[in-house]
Amino acid sequence: MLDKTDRKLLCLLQQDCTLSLQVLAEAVNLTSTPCWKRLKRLEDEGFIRGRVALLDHEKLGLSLTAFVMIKTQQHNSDWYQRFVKQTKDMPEVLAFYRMAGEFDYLMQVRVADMKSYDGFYKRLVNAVPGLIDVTSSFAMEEIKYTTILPVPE
Amino acid sequence: MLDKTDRKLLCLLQQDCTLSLQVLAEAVNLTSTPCWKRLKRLEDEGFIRGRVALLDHEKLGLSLTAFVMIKTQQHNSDWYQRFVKQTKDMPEVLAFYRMAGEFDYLMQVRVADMKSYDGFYKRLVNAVPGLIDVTSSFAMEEIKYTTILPVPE
DNA sequence: AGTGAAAGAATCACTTA
DNA sequence: TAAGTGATTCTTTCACT
Repeated sequence: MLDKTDRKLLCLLQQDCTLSLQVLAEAVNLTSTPCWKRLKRLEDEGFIRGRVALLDHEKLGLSLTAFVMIKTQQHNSDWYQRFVKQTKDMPEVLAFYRMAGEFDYLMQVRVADMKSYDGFYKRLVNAVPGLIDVTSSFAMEEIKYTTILPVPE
Repeated sequence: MLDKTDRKLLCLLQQDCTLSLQVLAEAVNLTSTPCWKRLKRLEDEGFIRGRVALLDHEKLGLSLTAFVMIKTQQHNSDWYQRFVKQTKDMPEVLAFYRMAGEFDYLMQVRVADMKSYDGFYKRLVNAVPGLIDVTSSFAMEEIKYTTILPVPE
């Protein structure tokens, strides 16, 4: 499905998608047209979901990362749909997973400070009734954060 | 520091950084040169950390997301440096935070399946002695995952 | 997979308000 | 201090080999 050249291209683009076709082509020993055709294919087939700018959260004043662990007793579909809709629409929520095991949901949230977090928390529990246990854990330090996925052999 | 036009540009680029200067310029009612100067400034000042391609994890066969919660008794600087170095170098680790509260570290990991996770887990605990409690939680469903930060007023 | 041409975009010195 | 014009250069894209 993906040969060595495709994987190399994906690796490079994950790090920097402003690289020009010529530079990419050289890196995989091709000329620009066949390289371009590969990129187009990788995009058309959905390997590349998009190209985005990553912003600096400190510069934006978003210094607080929180993880929210949620337990609920509501397990019917209507409640779930509503829960998903409400939380997806909150821009502070960067990641949100339904989990196996001890707690039902895990959410990663980014806000400016504790005051903003408190505001977010109140909006969350008000918007979604039926959350029986909401535990917040706060990050002291970001050691790693990357969008680079390991491209398998 | 950031005016309305800057914020609009950042919002747009977070969603799609392939938008051409002309399109961006039109969206903020400028011509391309002043728009370009703004983008350059936003980049030089560090608001834009980079432009990257986002890949599809399912397409790459990376279907399993795990969160690893770690407690340790080691709190000296040498041990910490080593721990950080080892884990930063593991490409399966997408995010990694030092936490306040009940557990000391939280790690987000992406792998193909349980077998790969088991391999990762063994490498982790072997590479880093002194982890006294390592709890893995697995995601059943990704409800939201975005790199888009809320750009404050 | 490569060549070469045409179209499109980014970059910058210079001008204007 | 911020925006615009226009020329130059670099990039992308595509029909054809």
